Amino acid sequence: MPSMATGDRRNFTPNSNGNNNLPQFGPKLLNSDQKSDFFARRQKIEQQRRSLPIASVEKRLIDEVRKNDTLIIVGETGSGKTTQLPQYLYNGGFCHDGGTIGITQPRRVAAVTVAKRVAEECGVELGQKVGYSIRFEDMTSISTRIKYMTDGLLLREALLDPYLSRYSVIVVDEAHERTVQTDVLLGLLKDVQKKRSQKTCSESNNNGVVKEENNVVKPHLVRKLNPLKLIVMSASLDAKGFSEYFGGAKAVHVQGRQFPVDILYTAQPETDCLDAALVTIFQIHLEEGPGDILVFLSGQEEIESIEGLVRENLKKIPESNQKLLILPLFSSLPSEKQLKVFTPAPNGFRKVILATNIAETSVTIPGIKYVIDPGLVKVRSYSPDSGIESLIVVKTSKAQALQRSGRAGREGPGKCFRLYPESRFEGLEDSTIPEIKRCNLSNVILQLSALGVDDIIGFDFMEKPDRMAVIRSLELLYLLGALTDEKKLSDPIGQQMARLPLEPNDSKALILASQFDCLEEMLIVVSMLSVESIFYAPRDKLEESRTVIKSFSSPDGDHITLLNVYRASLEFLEKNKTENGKEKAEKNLRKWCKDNFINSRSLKHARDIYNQIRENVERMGLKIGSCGDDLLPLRRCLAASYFLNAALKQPDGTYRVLANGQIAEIHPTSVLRRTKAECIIFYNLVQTTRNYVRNVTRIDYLWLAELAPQCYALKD
DNA sequence: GAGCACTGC
Repeated sequence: MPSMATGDRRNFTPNSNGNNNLPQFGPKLLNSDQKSDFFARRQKIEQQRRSLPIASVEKRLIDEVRKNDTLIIVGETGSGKTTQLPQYLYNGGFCHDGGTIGITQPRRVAAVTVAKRVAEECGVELGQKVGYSIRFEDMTSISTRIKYMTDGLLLREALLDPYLSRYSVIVVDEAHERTVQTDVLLGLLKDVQKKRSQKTCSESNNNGVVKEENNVVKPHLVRKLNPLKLIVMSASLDAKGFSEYFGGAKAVHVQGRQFPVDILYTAQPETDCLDAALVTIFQIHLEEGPGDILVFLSGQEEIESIEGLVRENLKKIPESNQKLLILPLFSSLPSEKQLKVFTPAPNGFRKVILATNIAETSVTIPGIKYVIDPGLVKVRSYSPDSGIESLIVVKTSKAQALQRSGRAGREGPGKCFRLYPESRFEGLEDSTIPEIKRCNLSNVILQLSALGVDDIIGFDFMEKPDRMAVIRSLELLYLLGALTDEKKLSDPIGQQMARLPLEPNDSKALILASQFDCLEEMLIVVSMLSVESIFYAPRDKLEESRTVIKSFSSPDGDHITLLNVYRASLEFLEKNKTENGKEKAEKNLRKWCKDNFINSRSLKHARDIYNQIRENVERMGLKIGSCGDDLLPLRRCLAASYFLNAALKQPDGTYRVLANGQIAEIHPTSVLRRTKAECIIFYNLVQTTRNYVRNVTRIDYLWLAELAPQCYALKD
C-alpha cells in the first residue's frame, strides 16, 4: 500500500459527453418544523405539487390512461410520478365505481413514506382515503382508495382474490429494478388483465362471487368487473422492453428535475481498488469544497478494512485537515450505527460514508456531494446445474453506475469519481440481469402453482428463467410432496405450503413438526432462520463476543443454538415486563441484545415472523405441540424436512452432500465448526471463497432412510 | 480459522 500522506494521487478526466440526467426516485419530505402553520403548509404543499415536472402533463396522462389499458411511464428523478399520479387518477374518476388504485413498491419503507406524504398532500388521515399495506402492518380501511403496498403483498393478495377485483388501476412502480416479485407480478397482471377484459366475474367459475379466504363475501367483490388498468412506471431510460412485453403498449416520458453531476474517470485502469478509493477519498477531502463523500464498496469486510486505512492515513496529515468523520453502512450493521449516517457532521467536519449497495436505492443520505464508484458490486448468483448459490463480485451495469452517480446530485451540483477509465464504462452491460435469472425458483413456482399456473415453462415471463433452474425447483417441490405427478399443487401439503410466507423447505418443516409434536420449537427455529445474521460481533470485540455467544450454543448444532437465543430473549422480556412494564422491557431487551452480541433488529424481525406464521399454522388447524426439553424430535424433524441438505463427514474433515456429491466445509460461524459430527443437515450452502454450509445440526445417518425414503432407500 | 450484497411474503 503506497503512502497516503504524500503526493500519491489519481488524475481524473471528465466524461466526453458533457453532462447527464440521472434517474432517482421520490420527492423530498418536508421537515417537521415546517408543520407549525397549517394553512401556510397546505399552501406550500399545493405550490410544490404544481411545480413538479409531472404536473404539466396531468391532463395528458389521464387521457392516455383512459385510452389505453396499459401504459408505460418513464419518469426521471424528481418528476413526482410516485406521489402525484395516483392522485391524478383519483381525481380523474378512476375510483368512481368503488375501485381502488393500488401502487406497488419493491421496498416497505418506500410504501410507508410515500403513503404518509400523499395522505398529507390530500389532507386526510393516513389509513382513510390514502393508506398502505405491508407485511406485519395494514394501514388501510374500507374507505381506502389510494393504496400503497409492496409488490410481494399484492402477489399474496392474488392468492385470495385471483381477479384482483378490488382494484380499478394497478401501478407497478420502480419496475426497472426487476426484482423477482416485480417480474412475477407483471406476468400475473398481464393475465388478470386478459381475463378481466374477456369476461366479467359473473361468467367465471366463481359464480360472480370471489370468496375471501374465510369464505366471507365482501360486498365490493360482487360487482361486475371492469377491465383492469395497468401502469408500469420505470426510471430506466429504455421503455422498449416493457412496451414490447405488453403488446406494444404506449410509453410516455416525464421529465425529471435534479442537479447536474460531473462524471470523472481515471486515466488508467486501477489494479488495487481499495487503494484507489483511499487515494480518492483524501484527494477530495484535501482539494474539494465542502460536501460529504459516499463510497460504494462490495461488502462488510472491504468496508471495515478501508475504514482502518482511512483512520491510519488521517493521522499522517496536518491536524487541521483531520476533520473527517468515517461512517460505515451495510445492512447487518445494528440500527443505531446505521442511523449515524443521517446526522449532519459537526461544524467544519466532512463525512465519508463507506457503504454497500444499500445506499444505491434503499437508503438516501442527505448532504452527499461526492460519490466514489469503483464500479463493482457483490451479487447473488445461482448455478442451476450444481444447485449452488454463490456470492460473487462483478462489474456494475451502466444503469447502476448512473444510479450511483445520481446520489451526488440530490441537493446541489455534485461530482462522481468512477475508478475506471471511460472506455470501460462503454463496455458495461446496459442493465443488471433480472433477479429471476439468477435465483432458486422453488418459491416462485410454488406461488404460481397456487395461482393455477401449472405450466411454468410456458408462463409468459418478461424474461424467461433458465429451463434447468425450473426443472431443479420442480424436482425439489415434488420431493417435498408439494406437487403431484401431474405437477399440480398437492392437497393438503402443497396448498398449506403455498399459504405460508416462507421458503418451501421451511413450510414443510412446520407441517411435519406438527406430526413430530415439536411445532412450538420449529416455529421458533424457522423464524430465526428466516432472518439475516442474529449475531453481530464488531471487529474489536471478537474474543469477548465468542465467549458470550458460546453461552447459548448447543452441542447438537446451530438450529438449537438459535432456539436457545430466542427462548433466552423471551424469558428476559417476560421477566422484565412484570417488573418494568412493556415499553421499558423492550428497551431493556435492546440493551440485553447489545450485551449478548445479538442484532436486536434481526431478533425483532424474527419475533414478527414467529407471530405471523404461528397465526397461519393455527388457522390451518395444525397441532401446536412442544417436545419440551428433549430436542430429539426436533432434530429428527429437521432431518425429515431438509433431507436434501444432508452431508457426511469425509476423512479430511470436509463434508460431502449426499444428494449431489458437492464438497463443502462447515462455516466458521457454526457451533459445529470444530466438533465435526459424522452426519449433518444444513440450512444452506453458499459459495464464497469456498463452499460453506451454514446453520448445521448433528443427525443420525440412519434417520435419513427412515424419514426420507423417497430419497434415501436403504440398499441391502 | 474465516467472514453474506440487497429485498420481499
